[in-house]
Amino acid sequence: IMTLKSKFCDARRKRRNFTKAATEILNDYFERHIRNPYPSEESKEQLARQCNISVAQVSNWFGNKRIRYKKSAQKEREDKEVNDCSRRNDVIA
Amino acid sequence: AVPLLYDHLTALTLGAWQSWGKMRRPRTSFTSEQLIELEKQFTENRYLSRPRRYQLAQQLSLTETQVKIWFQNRRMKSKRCAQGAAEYRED
DNA sequence: TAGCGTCGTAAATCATAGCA
DNA sequence: TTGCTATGATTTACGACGCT
Repeated sequence: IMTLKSKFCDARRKRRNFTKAATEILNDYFERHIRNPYPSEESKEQLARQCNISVAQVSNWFGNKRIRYKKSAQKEREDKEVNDCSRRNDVIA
Repeated sequence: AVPLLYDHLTALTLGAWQSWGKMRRPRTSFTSEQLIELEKQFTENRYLSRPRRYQLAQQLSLTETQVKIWFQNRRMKSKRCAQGAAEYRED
């Protein structure tokens, strides 16, 4: 892992978290388009300007956000199921 | 509209992907030897002929589709890097 | 119709930032 | 300082659609 060559030309190495303001703008767009969180190229460009990041970074952010949102929603459903089961078991016991 | 977050997880799971015929191949990680050779071939020529694709797949123990897709992805990557560099110069 | 091209993305994984 | 989790970026694998 992390071979010699890639070690020097990998942006993962020097990443910074986005500012709170930028994250807020992105999250706000995501929440407002929660039924279809796929910004058009134009929307990406606008968000990029507002957040002072690149369009590619906006795309990365939405890609990560969609999958992580989905995973957290799935996990929440699972946890709820487990809770329901143990509650039923309590009643039975 | 609702393009519904594409769900492969429901279809996938366990090593059963080959039996159902149309399932997505699990994401595999190519070895550094495979990557080195692919990169070397890419610098020679960004596009593959059928014979070269077959030979490379054999040599690296990958499927021809994996090699084809790798070249497609690699071309996209090189394009992204180029336009990223161009953007940088405009500042 | 077959088949390879780009584009946009899912999902997994990587590398590290940042916090308790 | 250390160990974890959060987060941004990169890597495989496709679906959709283009062109020949």
